[in-house]
Amino acid sequence: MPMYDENMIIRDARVLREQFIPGRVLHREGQLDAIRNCLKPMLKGMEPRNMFTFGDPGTGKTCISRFVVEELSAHTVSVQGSYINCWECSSRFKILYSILQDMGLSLSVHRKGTPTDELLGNLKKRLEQRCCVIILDEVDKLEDDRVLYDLATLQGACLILISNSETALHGADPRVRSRLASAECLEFPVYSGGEILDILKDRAEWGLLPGAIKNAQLERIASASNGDSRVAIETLRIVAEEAENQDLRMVHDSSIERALPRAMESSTERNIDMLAPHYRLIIEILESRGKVDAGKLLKEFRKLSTQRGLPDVVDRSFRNYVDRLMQLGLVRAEGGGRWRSYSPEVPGAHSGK
DNA sequence: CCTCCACTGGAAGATCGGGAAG
DNA sequence: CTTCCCGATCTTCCAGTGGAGG
Repeated sequence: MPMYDENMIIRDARVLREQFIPGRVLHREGQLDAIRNCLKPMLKGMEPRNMFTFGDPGTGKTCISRFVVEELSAHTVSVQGSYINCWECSSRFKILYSILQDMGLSLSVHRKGTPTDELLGNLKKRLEQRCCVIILDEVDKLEDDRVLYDLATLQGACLILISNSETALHGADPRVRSRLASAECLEFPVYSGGEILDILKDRAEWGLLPGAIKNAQLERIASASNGDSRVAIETLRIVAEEAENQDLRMVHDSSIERALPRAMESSTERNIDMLAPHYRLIIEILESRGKVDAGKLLKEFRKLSTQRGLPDVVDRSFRNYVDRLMQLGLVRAEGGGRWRSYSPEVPGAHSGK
């Protein structure tokens, strides 16, 4: 007896989610082998090699890294994996805390107000018993690169750093850079249209029921997604859910055209939604005005924030907000000193077509 | 030349909220 | 309950920068 109504389109919704780690990896054999080789020494109790992976959004960096770590931790009990997205978890404390949680130490850590150095000490002890591969996604969004130094000096920890930009670590502390100088650099190039199509076909085969979507429709999604697998898979998810909700047996072409722009925006929008109100207000002003002088932006910000009953903020804090938004790649500054102006960063503008 | 202006950003200290101990 | 300690965040203070204007 099925517990839910029979689905007409979706066979397994998990397969269509961005975070899903597939059972096999397509068109990334080189990177796959490179990561495996870096991790291999761990199996013999030797020091693994840290990695730095970079490439445009949707090129498989996160997926492939997590795939290999899953594969390894399924193969041996002596290695564990920990995944951290630095956008969500950007302070030293939160990152160490999250790694400890992934290593199963959440309870004992809770005594007293827990100082960060104590977390580090706990982690050190834990790593003596079991190695850990730590994936730091969106590592350029880190607030404080001290934690990179902490982690890079830990015995038994292997780092996989992920970033959109090849130069993400150029601004880091020299001690961090020298610690990571021997890291293996792996580039993830943009997928070709054919490669995206293969990935989509794979997801559709496992995620959807047979006949739910036509090959020509998958081709359309693949060619419109410009080599970004996240956009492609997100589009597939949107059209499948829409068709399912309307009790259709097949995806409509018009649904695909509606879903594509939504899928392209969804990643940045989701990120902005997660920000505190003051941050969102700054983004909002910049989006409605385009380019704004620093002084004007502050005045407008103060006006609107009192209008909306947000707590008053002193100018220095406002500058901290803007700094953080620039670090997150949502705001761009032009000009120096007194003639500085800010504008919203267009998502994806840095990546070639 | 000097001073003012408008802004940046470092440093230090205050405050907030959460969790734990007394 | 209060008190204490922690990280995170915000405020206060201030030195620095560089064009505008006397």
